[in-house]
Amino acid sequence: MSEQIEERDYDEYRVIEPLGDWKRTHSCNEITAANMGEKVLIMGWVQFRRDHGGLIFIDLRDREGLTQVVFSPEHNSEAHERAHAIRSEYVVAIKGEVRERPDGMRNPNLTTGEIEIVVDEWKLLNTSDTPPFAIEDRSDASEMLRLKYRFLDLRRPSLAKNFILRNKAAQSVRRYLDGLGFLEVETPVLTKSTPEGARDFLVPSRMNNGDFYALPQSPQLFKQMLMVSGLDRYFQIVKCFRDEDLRADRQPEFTQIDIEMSFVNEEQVMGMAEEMVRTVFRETIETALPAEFPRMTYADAMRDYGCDKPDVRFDLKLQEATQIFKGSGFKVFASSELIKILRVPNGAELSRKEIDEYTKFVEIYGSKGLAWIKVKEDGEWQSPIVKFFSEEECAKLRELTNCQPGDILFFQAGASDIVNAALAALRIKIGERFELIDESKFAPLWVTDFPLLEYNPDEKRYVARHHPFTSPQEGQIDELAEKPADALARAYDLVMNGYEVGGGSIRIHTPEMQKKMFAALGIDEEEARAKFGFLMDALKFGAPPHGGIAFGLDRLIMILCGAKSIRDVIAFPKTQKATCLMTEAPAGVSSTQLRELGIRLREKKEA
RNA sequence: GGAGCCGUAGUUAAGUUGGUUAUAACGCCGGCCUGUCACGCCGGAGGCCGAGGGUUCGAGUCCCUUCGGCUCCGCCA
Repeated sequence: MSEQIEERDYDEYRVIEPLGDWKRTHSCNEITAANMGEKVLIMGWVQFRRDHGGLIFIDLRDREGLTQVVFSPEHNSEAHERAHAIRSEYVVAIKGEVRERPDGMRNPNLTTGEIEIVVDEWKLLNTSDTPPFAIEDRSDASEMLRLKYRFLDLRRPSLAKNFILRNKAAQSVRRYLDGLGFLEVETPVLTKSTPEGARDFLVPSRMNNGDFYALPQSPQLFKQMLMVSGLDRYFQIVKCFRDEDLRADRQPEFTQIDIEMSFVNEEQVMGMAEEMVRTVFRETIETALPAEFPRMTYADAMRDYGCDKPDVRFDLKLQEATQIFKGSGFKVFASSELIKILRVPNGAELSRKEIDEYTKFVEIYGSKGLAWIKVKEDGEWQSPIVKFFSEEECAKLRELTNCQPGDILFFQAGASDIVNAALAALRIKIGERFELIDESKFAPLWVTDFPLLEYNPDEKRYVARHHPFTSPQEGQIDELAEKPADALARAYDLVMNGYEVGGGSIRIHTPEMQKKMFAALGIDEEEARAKFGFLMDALKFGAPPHGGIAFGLDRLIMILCGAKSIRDVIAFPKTQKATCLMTEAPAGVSSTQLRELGIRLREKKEA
């Protein structure tokens, strides 16, 4: 019954040819109607093949874009015949003529959509296995697979675009800083472990068994040394390493734009940094940021937003109601360290189910519950807690919040850090739920006047909030010794859309002040000498007043690209368990290597 | 250290209360096709249901353990 179909094998056409003296004339995104009739030579990867038996079309892709190529039996029958063997991701070189597409056949979605290349000659430069996922933007392969085949993932235009932008931004930064007389100086990657701050990545020493280098968390002390050296203005686009748990916006190795200046105060550093950010936004995505970035003190940020990096693209603010409930009959509130309210205009439309979800959500931050009041259209309050409030308390609440029919009030009461963390997170959640966040907007914000120190209950001592080299503000010397929690720092953070993208300070530049600082941190002279001896020495030899700032380049690029994760702007990022799915790092090493390093493993694990 | 979500053809997913031979789409292989552009039409191949153990006459489905991915808390000067 069924006819025998003669099947073909195209392998005879899959012969890889040398490049020879073929040379590209154009990228796959630059040939337009202006090139009509020209002979061109393009190379790239085959995005799609559309084989009509007669005509064969392929879309050729490179970093820049796509160009349609046509194999026509009339034009060159040998070239056409061989083209049947072309498959996705084959690497080809196309010599041909630029031809206008027939009427109605133009593709307005492509830069090159007016034209096509009719093939005179072509070379197969390499074949390809069928890729594990389609190399296109709409590909919905899992991130696990994409990370394993990162070299294929990076072929996707949306990802490639991020790295083109990243390069543009880095070059823009270099131009800007070079123009202001900054010197790009490289600092060591094999350095000394600094006990304060994040956990270090350690590198064992072969020549000094038992000793370890640490990879830098930042070049902080080196850049300060460069100021003592008189290099005056330094910058570096530099890898930094922190052995801490990962997040969507945190990788164990990341890139900082690290900057330090001599003979400046905080205004000058902030002014310089602000203009740098404006320049980058202008030169990369042609976006004008405000001529002056808004500023907010740390205290105000905590009061109004419950966090030190508020997303000010939308306007909801927290309100404090602790005083209203002092001595209240409602014991839970009366005994609370802090009571804060998030008023959501038109929030009464939230369902019971949604409120339950929010209740669960704030539990993540240690909250024990989420009290709420819905203001009904008739002004009546609907709430599980209002029955515990006195008339006076209700009146004060009305006055404080100015709540209107249709609103909902969310309450958090308890320890202040939990109240703030829970409501700050809920505020973002609500902003998303009610679409209050304009995703096309960029909202830079300086946060200033940070506390110098914060108490660490685990270590039972004060630790530096920024780092131990940050200068206290004028006239705060006594606070430093007597009321350490009240001392303010000459520190500033640049926040963008709720992300901390930069942070810096004016540094301590006299040995006396540095000693006071170490004393406040409970670091005695001997310990200070052992850990920071070279800094203490350097400050004695005419250190100029200096300060600086460091930007998280990855975060900045993430925001510029509108990416949801820092991984989308890092070429070879690590997974949440800090492994690389492509190289399978980290991995065991040979016993010989370990022996040389003088290291013995508790459990045997060798490569 | 902790919480939540997830893991089924190459890929993305569906799979009811535990019940014959585990679905679909895309991709892949082959045939036809001269204006497609996510081409179209026809045919075909493709599975240790992440891994291990248990309950059961019977497990993709229930239980335990474990590995991996993501989001978050802690942590990240």
